[in-house]
Amino acid sequence: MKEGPDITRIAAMLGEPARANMLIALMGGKALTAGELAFQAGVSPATASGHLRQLQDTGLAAMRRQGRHHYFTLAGPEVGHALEALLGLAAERGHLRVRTGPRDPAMRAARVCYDHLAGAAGVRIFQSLTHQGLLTLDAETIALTDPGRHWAHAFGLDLAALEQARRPLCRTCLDWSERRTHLAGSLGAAILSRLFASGWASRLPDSRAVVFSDGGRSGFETAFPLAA
Amino acid sequence: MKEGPDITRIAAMLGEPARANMLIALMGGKALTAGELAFQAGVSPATASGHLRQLQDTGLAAMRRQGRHHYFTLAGPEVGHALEALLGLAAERGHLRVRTGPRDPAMRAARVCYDHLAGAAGVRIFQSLTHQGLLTLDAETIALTDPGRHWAHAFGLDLAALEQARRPLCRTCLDWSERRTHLAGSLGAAILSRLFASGWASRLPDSRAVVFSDGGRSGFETAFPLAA
DNA sequence: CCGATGTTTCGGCCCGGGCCAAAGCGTTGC
DNA sequence: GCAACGCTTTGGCCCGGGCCGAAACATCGG
Repeated sequence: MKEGPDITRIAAMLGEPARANMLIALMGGKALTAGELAFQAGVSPATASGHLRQLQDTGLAAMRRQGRHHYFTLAGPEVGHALEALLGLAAERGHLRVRTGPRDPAMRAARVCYDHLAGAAGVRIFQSLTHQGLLTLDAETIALTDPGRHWAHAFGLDLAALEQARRPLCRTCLDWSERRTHLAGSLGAAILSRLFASGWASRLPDSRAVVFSDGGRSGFETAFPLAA
Repeated sequence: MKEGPDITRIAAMLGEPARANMLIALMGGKALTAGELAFQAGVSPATASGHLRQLQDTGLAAMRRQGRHHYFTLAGPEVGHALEALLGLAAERGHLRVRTGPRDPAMRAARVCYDHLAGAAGVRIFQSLTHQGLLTLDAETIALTDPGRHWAHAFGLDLAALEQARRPLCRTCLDWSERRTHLAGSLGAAILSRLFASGWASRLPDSRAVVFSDGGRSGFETAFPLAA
């Protein structure tokens, strides 16, 4: 009756609107200061500070101090994954924060999921790479094939550098809006950086939503073709 | 900043120990009465009744009345999946309910995950079927191959009946103890029933743990060989 | 019908925890 | 230095919500 992990501490963190708002804001992947998070959550700096301490204590958020600013991020990709999972269940059960606003369609089309791309565009990347045989799915693992490695090089990614990191190159992540898999891991993160660096896409200010430039969209669609 | 699903209602449900205990008890897959759940959660029937109402209102639990008993189950497999996801994060962050008890090793070896098998044995089924080429993993889907269909028939499963249901035949589910994928979906559920029906395995009383009989274990190991 | 059993509703207690204002520390810049 | 700024700590208010006992419904067996 008493074995197993204890959900309640983590769930209680997410169950408080102020903290949930902070974490969701952090899913944008950018480090945010305590003050910014207080504003996002709609509480005073004092209250926010208390919440942020709790989030650190439970291992959900991490802090890095830089001068007089304290920057917070999610404590790791796993936290982002768990949040997406809960977002998925909540969406399915019809628990919505407000009726869909103007930014919502943009979020469904493309958004940042911690450090990689999610939404329709994120799913497209994953689909395209697997259908072209650049990515293989094994029972437990997902990896680049040899043609996939060539593709990555041609796309301007430095695989050697990515594989230095302890973090896995490829991971899957379940999308709450599309209900399908998209690509996470350091490769997913690198592709997103590339999209920003090349000017194909950029972030909507103060939002997780990502928009493509006109040229960027066509470039993206030829770079990631879907099966004929 | 206000788009997207609202996590907090669901998370708040899971954040209260009494409710979390009830839901975890229901992950055993068996329908339990309000009184049994009250006992499992360690609260009075009156308190339990209130919690159970909330769980229904948020779409996490479902009730079926049968005479003077009210039977509760999880509202669907997705709820079980979300719980496993949170259990995984909690385990990784070191949030444990108690230090590992005597039943814990049995739970890690084999346990019921809502309606299918999890733990080392559950992972073994998944591994074995994929390595034998009985199960294919595509980008988005997981399915039985033709040899796989023959195997299922030989194992005593009625695929036609399973495919009648609206529920998907195959699904993957992430295991919190093994950190690997195991097989869910109606096929996973059918395999578990078969293990029980054939006497190879049985449930430990009042627990999610599953134990194999002596003959059952060897039968299981030959039925689900691992790659040489 | 009537009592036994299982479940829900009601009323009231009480604690945990969120919230803020104000005060206390650090850091930066003049 | 001193003032401005960012964040955290402290203290106190207060509300939501968990908890139980008692009473009200339901259902079953006799």
